[in-house]
Amino acid sequence: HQERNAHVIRLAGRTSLFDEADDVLHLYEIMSGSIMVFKLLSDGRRQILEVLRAGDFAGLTGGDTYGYGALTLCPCTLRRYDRQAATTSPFMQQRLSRYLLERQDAVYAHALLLGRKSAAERLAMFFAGPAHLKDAEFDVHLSLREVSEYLGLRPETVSRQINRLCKLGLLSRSGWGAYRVKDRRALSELAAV
Amino acid sequence: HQERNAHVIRLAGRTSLFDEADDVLHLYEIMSGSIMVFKLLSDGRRQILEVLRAGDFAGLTGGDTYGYGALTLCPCTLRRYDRQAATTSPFMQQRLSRYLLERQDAVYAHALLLGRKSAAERLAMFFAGPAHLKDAEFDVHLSLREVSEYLGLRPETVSRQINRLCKLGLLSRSGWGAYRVKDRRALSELAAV
DNA sequence: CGATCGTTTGAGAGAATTCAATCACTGTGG
DNA sequence: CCACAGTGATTGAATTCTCTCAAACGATCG
Repeated sequence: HQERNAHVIRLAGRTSLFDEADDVLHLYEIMSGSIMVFKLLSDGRRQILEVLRAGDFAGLTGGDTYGYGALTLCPCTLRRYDRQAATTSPFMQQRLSRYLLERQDAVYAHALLLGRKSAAERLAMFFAGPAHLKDAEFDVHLSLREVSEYLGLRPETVSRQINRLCKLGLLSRSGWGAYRVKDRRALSELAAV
Repeated sequence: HQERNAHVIRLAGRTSLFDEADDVLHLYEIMSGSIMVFKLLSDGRRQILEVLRAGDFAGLTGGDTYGYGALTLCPCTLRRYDRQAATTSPFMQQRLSRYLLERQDAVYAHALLLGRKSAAERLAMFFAGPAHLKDAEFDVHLSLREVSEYLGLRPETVSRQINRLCKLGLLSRSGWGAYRVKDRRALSELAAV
């Protein structure tokens, strides 16, 4: 409400905001919905780096191209800033600075997961994790394949591990990309702090 | 030269700057030397998140505790700022903001490596990588174990892979933690862009 | 209804780990 | 100066976890 160069836009689910090679024109602030950020290898492998939600920013980078892609996971309301204006305004700089600091923790935690945790621990962490703070039921809007790309595993492995957690009574499914956490405490223990 | 709350300090190699649980008191700017930043699991597993060099900052975080540890890899000259002062000064805020944006690219690239690359690709990337820009000879100041903790592998695997690269004539050793890149182009190809 | 895409399940292969033993290096004390 | 731990690196063998391959199953959509 204080930036004149901000346009509010609405996007459907599964809409690309930008690709890795795109020139950096805009900065997006998520008002509602969720967005995933990812990197691709030339042979098709994809790593999902973060899942962003209301309050997060997408499109931040130091370079001239984004260096990563971004895709909406569900219908989103975004505030779109002009890159130039957003990064020069002192007010925005302060916000972005604070935001980047908070994000760093999450990114580091994820690097720890990718580098040091077993498949079982990764899934437990994913479902116990802080990303989905609302307890019990929550909707990740991610296909099983995408969960696997987020956790650095193969879809088959994720399928088996989710099945295992369900059989253990720690988790149940409630629709596409939606799950119900039945025992967060047990999941946290499996996650290996 | 413009911050009165900055003290220049010198540290020997292998000196801890802070631990994960420490309260955030200071912010460090590296003038010379290199520092590694890492996270620990309760069972002893360690993931090295970044290796920082001259011009980088250590100790940035959004929380009240650092959330990660930091250790010098060789004798270092640092500028130590008071946390409060550093993060409220507009000048520093601008610097930190820019710095965090640049760092993000590196962190994302590393997450891609940890999530999607094979051991051979990780090693090739490590030695071809942008972190060690000086061509040919360079000193990482990392033990083999630490390299493995950086790349999300076991030391035995790293040992075997380095051996393989040496036999292929792409790399040779030149002292503790020091290597000579003999064919960066070939390494880059192996790294799987 | 058939086609397509994603998930599930099984069996097998493979890459990296684990375990174990050896080797090399460093610093210490006799 | 040499013997001797103590640490980290290397090498080999065996294991295991995850991946790969393949088929079946289930949804969704023309």
